[in-house]
Amino acid sequence: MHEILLQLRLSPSSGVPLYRQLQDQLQALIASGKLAPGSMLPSVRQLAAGLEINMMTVSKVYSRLEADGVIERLRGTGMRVAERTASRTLALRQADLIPLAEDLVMRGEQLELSPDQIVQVVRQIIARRKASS
Amino acid sequence: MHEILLQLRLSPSSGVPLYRQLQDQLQALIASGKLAPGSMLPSVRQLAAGLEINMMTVSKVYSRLEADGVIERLRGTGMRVAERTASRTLALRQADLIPLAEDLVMRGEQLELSPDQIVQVVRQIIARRKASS
DNA sequence: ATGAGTGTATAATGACAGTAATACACTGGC
DNA sequence: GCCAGTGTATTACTGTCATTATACACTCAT
Repeated sequence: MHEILLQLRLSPSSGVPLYRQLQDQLQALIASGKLAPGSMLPSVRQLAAGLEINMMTVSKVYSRLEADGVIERLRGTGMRVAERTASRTLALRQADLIPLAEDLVMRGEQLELSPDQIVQVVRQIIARRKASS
Repeated sequence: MHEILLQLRLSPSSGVPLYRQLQDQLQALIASGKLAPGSMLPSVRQLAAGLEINMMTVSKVYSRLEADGVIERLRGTGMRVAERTASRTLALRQADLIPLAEDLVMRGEQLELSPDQIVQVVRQIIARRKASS
């Protein structure tokens, strides 16, 4: 029984796909260091049983995290949190944000908001999240 | 034959739903004044024929635009561009942006970007769009 | 070798979104 | 009244996404 299980909670009725909830939560645990680099993740069967979902859903999450370079596969043995590799450059990480930012700006312009008014909303969200963490 | 038809172009293979493409384009034409308040829109049949899509798809777009207060329905007669009503308050329009901003900020935090680095991406998009318009 | 542990490929199912075909209800000019 | 023009309710089809059940391939300790 992995202690990690206690920190995971899925809401099947939220409309957000299970695999995405799980992926986000695992990624957050890894980013925060609660899952340390080099440590093993629970097996797909353990995690699936604990969360009462299907193995394959867990497996897909692991595959996606591996594609992101967050975890590594050890064939026949399990999945391990990757050593923190040399972080991608700032520009590269910012590039990942562009599609979301485009949506935001486009919608803001439709609402006839000025650039500063759009940015203001973003800063407000950042502040709100910082306050609640 | 409405001249408006010439300004509309749909890309069925883009992955973006037809109704959303059409809605965005019509809203842009209205916001920019190319479709003036009080003027009539093409009928659903005209528009559907011109764009080679189904009537109902056009009708759904009209319904959504009406729900947004952008156009008005004249029963049995057609749809008309609404007079520019007293614009909603700033706070109300900004509230529409919150879900998109939350996505953006959450993703930015996962990428370990600072608040300023997130905002920088947004401003970059705004500048890019201004330059190309 | 074998057994119990890994992760995964494949295929079936269920839900939902987008689009379409058809039939209906309304308006206004003749 | 009728007819040709509006928009729309209903229904059905289709494709895609999320999830699952099952069977397979690998590793390691014994």
